[in-house]
Amino acid sequence: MNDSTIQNFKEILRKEGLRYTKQRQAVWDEIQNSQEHRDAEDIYMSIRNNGVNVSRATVYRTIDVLVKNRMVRKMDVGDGRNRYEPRLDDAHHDHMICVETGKIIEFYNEELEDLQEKIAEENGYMLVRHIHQLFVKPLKK
Amino acid sequence: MNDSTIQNFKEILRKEGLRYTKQRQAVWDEIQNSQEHRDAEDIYMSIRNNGVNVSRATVYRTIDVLVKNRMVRKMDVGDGRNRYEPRLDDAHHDHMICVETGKIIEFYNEELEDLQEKIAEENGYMLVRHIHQLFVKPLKK
DNA sequence: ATCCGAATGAGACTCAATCTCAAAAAGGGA
DNA sequence: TCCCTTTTTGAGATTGAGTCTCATTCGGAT
Repeated sequence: MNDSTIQNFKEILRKEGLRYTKQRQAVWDEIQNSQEHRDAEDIYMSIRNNGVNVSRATVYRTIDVLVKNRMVRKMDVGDGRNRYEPRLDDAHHDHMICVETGKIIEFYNEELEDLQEKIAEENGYMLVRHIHQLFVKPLKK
Repeated sequence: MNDSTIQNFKEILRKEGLRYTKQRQAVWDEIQNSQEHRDAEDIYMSIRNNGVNVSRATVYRTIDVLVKNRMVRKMDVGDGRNRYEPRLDDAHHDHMICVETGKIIEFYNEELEDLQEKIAEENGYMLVRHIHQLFVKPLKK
């Protein structure tokens, strides 16, 4: 919503050889303005409810651009619908999903990150990215 | 294919209140006889090519039983098709997927396993299961 | 061998995501 | 500003993995 973010977004579109449109801006605004882990349908409906006309096709196409440019993180929680969250700072984190409540908790652990790189290297590979989800349930007291 | 495995499979069906059929045996044989990470369509086609008549519905239904009884591991590699592998020993492992060749490498690291439990506990949860995939590319020499 | 409830299979259906292509909009040039 | 070319959009069709339906077949206890 603020100027510098809009400029940054326009910059990315330019770099990709894409035009700036109100639909694309609306998708980025919608994801950016909520810190939650939302699915595409939810993002699509919210934009429409805000009075901006947009299609599912455009939502998906724009998300792809945002993901490619690391402005949005795409996460597969294993239920068939991908979730998206803004990547405002570039701080990486993984997710813990409560199997009882569906709550998603973010976590980051340096040791875990290092270990993964080490494992990849030990096998003659370089780590590109990873998927890591912990399915958990509350500790009984 | 050997007697003790067949008996074990029959045992599980009995426990679940399910009947022993050649289709169910064929699904288990097919998964058991290859150590690869295969998708449902592949398993379905192989069974048919071996001359056993089976439907996709039965393949999926049988896989669910096998997964529930920890005879088969279901893995989501993020491309929309689940992969299945036999769980002959009960040794857990995670996967590394080469983004250049598509090769799937199995790995197991005790420290990594412990760390995950610790992270869950620090957040007031107990680890139920996890999804962990490393996407990697070969180290350049 | 009979019988009854469970299992099967062909194909319909679901649902997220992708594709199509005619119509609308962006944006550079004059 | 008005063109003009190219890109983007959107409604709806399509895809594809997985699930569901229900008439028919089969397992297995008696």
